[in-house]
Amino acid sequence: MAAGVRNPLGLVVLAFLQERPMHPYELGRLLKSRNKQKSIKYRHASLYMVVKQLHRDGYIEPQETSRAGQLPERTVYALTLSGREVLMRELRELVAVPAKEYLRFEAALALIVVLPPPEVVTLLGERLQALTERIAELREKTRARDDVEWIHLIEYEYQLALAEAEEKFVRRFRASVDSGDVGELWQGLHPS
Amino acid sequence: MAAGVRNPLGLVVLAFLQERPMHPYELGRLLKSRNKQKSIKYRHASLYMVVKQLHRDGYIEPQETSRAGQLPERTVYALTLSGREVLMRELRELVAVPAKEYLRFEAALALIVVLPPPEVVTLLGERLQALTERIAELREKTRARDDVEWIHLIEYEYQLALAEAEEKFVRRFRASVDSGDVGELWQGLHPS
DNA sequence: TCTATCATGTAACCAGTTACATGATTTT
DNA sequence: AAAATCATGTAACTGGTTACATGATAGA
Repeated sequence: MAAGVRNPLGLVVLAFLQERPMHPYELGRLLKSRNKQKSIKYRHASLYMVVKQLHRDGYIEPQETSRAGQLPERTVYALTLSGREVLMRELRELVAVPAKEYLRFEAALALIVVLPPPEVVTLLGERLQALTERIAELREKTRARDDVEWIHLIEYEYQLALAEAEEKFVRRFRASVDSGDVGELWQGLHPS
Repeated sequence: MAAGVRNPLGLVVLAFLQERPMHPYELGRLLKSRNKQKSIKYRHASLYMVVKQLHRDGYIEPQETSRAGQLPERTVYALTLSGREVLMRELRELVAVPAKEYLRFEAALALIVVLPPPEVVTLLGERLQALTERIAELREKTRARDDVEWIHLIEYEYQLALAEAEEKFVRRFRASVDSGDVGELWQGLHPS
């Protein structure tokens, strides 16, 4: 019914169910074991959420409900045909069409004149340091390895590219502010 | 009470109220006229939402309620002391500490093996084109002008830096996939 | 004057999060 | 056997969105 799966977590569920039918908890374990929670926000309860939604919308179907011992029932879900279709469709769109993302740092930049220029220099310094560390980690993670094919590290390569760009941007921006020539307007807001 | 303003829209409200007391609708108009909605998601109704929250948490206070003609009452809000504090605090943190953002393209990359390699090449091509256009626009917007000080375009400079980085990444990635050597795993998922 | 659009706000809905619940297994 | 942790799920809360409402002004 609902035209599309807006939530990335829903897409993982569909993608995993393509491999084989599973129950929600198994999906969660798999997601963590494959480190997807680094790229896709994952909260245990949200998983049950999306599973219910996907079921409601006909993208997945309960297959059997088994119980082992006295544990609560586990419902095993399987992908439906329309589920498979929607997975492909959404994924194609995500890849082909850049989405507008609202980044928090961008919001902060839009309000930056609220802070006095000298303080901004300091704060940007702190950010720079954090970014540098982050970049080092990502370089480590994406270093070619034998046990993982490169395609499975591609998300990290992307993060790395963005982090490096941000680092350069911040460096430049800080230098500009530090040089003192920040324009009358900003200066005027902070009489010293 | 609540420790912090999580929503960027809340921060704009605080920032604007620093200039002078205003009623919600005026805040909205100002936000649009300053083009902040390009960096901060803005929905008319969400504004009333956050205004209510900020009031509940003691960051802003109704000052007077005026009515002009038969229009509904407009409540004018003013920033409180703790509002000013929280604004500065949150902004400092946003600048100094990089937040983890969950980007949709990143999610897509994490699931990319679901799509067959040749199709991925095509889709990345489409994305490239969109990115190129976006970059051109941003270059235009951030070109030095006389009527706007550079600090007010800094958000766009940031977007531009990220867009350029993404463009380069996509170009490289597409070339890799196109070269055909995508690894056994991915290949194996798509018997042709 | 009829229609469209602006100005201003409320209410109903829904997705996602935090918190709670409970039996099973492992550790001390 | 008490305590801690794992496995599995539900329920309550809350923030944000879509949709609705209504008077005012302007254009045709």
